[in-house]
Amino acid sequence: MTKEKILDAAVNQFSQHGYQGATMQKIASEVGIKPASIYFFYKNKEDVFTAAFQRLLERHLDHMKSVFSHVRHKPLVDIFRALIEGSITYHKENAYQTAAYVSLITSPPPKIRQYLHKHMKQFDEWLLVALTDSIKREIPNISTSQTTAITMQFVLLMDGIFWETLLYDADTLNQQLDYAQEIMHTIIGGMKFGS
Amino acid sequence: MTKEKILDAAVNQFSQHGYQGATMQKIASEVGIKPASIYFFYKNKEDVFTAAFQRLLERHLDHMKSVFSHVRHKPLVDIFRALIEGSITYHKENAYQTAAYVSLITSPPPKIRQYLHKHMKQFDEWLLVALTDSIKREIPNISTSQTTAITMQFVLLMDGIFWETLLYDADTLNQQLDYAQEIMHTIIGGMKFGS
Amino acid sequence: MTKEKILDAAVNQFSQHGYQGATMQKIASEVGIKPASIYFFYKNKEDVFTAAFQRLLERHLDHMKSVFSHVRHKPLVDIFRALIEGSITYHKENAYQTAAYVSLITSPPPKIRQYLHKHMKQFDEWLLVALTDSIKREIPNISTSQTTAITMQFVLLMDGIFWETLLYDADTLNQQLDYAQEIMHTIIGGMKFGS
Amino acid sequence: MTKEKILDAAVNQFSQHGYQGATMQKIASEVGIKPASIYFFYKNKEDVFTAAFQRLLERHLDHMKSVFSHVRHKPLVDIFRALIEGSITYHKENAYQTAAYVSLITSPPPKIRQYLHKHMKQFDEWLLVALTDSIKREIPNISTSQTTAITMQFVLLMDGIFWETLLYDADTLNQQLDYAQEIMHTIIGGMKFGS
DNA sequence: GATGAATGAGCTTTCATTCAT
DNA sequence: TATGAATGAAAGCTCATTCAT
Repeated sequence: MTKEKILDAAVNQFSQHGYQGATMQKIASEVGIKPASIYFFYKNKEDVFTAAFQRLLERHLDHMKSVFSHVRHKPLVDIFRALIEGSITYHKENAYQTAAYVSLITSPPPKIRQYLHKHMKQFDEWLLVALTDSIKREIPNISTSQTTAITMQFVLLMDGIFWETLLYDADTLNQQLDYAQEIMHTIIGGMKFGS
Repeated sequence: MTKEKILDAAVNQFSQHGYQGATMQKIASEVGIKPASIYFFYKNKEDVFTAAFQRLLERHLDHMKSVFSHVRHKPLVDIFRALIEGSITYHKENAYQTAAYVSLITSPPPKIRQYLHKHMKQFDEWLLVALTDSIKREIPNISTSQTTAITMQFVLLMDGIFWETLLYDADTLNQQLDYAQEIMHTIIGGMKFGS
Repeated sequence: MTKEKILDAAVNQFSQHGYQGATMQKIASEVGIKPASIYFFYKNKEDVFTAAFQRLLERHLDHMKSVFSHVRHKPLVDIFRALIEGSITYHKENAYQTAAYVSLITSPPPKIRQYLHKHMKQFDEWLLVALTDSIKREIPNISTSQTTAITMQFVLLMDGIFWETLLYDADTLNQQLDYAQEIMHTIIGGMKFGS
Repeated sequence: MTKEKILDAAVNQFSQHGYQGATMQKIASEVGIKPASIYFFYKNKEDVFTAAFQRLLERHLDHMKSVFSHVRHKPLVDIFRALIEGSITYHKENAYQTAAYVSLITSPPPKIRQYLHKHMKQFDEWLLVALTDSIKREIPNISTSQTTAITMQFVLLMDGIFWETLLYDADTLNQQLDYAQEIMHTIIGGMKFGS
């Protein structure tokens, strides 16, 4: 559908050239239409990007939820690995979306900023709830603060890995992934057998 | 000096609006000159940004080297904390430069990409050499691969913290910093006493 | 049609101010549109002029072919006179085009140079073929080299007259035309009865 | 001397890019100075070119006078050949000046136009006087109108050759030169032995 | 003599947008 | 749905020129 294709192209262009660099012309030509036609579907440029980013963030959240639902019954360490790998895979497979996402974080187009922060809070909250369940299942006597600690340390590692997705080649990245896995192992081990 | 002020303004503008959004007009007016005058000092827009980014990356590296030189004789854990905190401080104090740096990573202006990767490798190498010394002093019998492991796990945490600098408020960030500190503690402890 | 009018204006402007002096602004305002509109029809300035000059050269060639076709059955001397006069008339009636043509010869815009030389060769070849027929009809036993000689001497005179079109007033020019006619007369006479 | 070098550079630049395309910047850098320095010697751009063209035309006239003075006592045919060849040589050796000269004819910068026409008249008059002497010496009984005829036919051929200097390669041009020589031969022969 | 620094004017070009079709 | 044609605004850049040094 043309309306959707426009959003795809918008994300592509934004990820490669930023908001100002993503021109209606290039978006249109990527879709195979003329710039004037975009205005049949969207009021103006900002409108296109607002729609594009909402879809972008929703898709990422959906993907992570789906990954989680497939591994929720496995041991904690597997869940962590699955989530990190799921995230990496997603970002690798949707490199443009990810680049767009990062650009979005650092210099979001005016009206989109608010929507963005709302989304981030939403994601962290979902992750906390989701992981709390799994953690408590595996370490029954754990305190709430410790659950939060594990979750946030995991988030810290995920953020590290995420950022490195942008910096390193595949080999280095895999190495870092192993290190992350190792760290999570140590953390959980520490929690299980005494403070 | 006008020539330097132009670079400051360029970084400011780039960080807020990206490469395409950072116009010569805005840069000039931030410096208090006319756009045409910029061309007396730099050949074109790309030239301005290449110069600006080189300075940006060099300054960051210098800062980290300086931080390290002040703590090199302290215990490892203190070194790690100092480096992470030094990095955060730097990024907080130079918020514009950092935002610019991130934009740079995700959608670098054409000719700057190469310079960027060269710099990143340089930074990692410096860190490895610098830390190896400190690690071996504290854990004399450590193997090279273990030294690398510690360094890279540290890098992973620094990257996580760095990314979160952009996402979280001060409180959450301090919390994450403590978590990172804790993790490094555990890692070093593990290396010292056992496998 | 706007697209054609742009070419007319381009030639006008070029002839009066050269390539650099012929601004998109002036061209547009001659057509009665805004500069930006030109870019709907042509990719850039060079494109406009390439198109303009191709049309210019084709029209001149067409005109000369048409002149020739009207006199091909007349005696040689009449053909020569018709061609020279046709050329002069054309240049007088299309003074701007001609001025443009001359500027083109001496300092052609970069990419147009090649097209120009191709055209000139084409013109000389057509003339040789066209005249060979007429010459052989009138001087049956003439050799090929002599045919070429006559043609090229005629070309020499045409070039002289052409250049003088730019230098002299009408009276002087008519006088020169007569001299040219006289010379051709002598040449043909020489070929017919002798060597 | 810098002041002279500026004129050289001005002619070079003008010949290659026209008046508008010949920038003070390029002229300066050809001389090895900065644009601002030109203004020490000349009031403005127009002033530079007025001076440059006056020198250009004077030099050409001087050169032709010098060529003539070396052959004035030889047979007419030799004089003609010397003049044409002298002209060609001059134009070949001073290709830039010649290109500039042609540009000048077709689209002269505003204030220079008048000076130009004055010069051309001067040249024709000199040639007529100079040749009249030589012609009368060789064909004593010749009438004034015939002298003029020969001169002007010669001018016609010179103009043709001149224009072809710009169009053809060396080989073709030499061929044309021979043809011109042949024609002059015929003309003089005709004059000598009866109308 | 020469230049560093600056600028107003104007250039080519791009871009978001409009509107009749 | 889609586009051809057009445009105001603004972009990057060049240029002739000035002036203090």
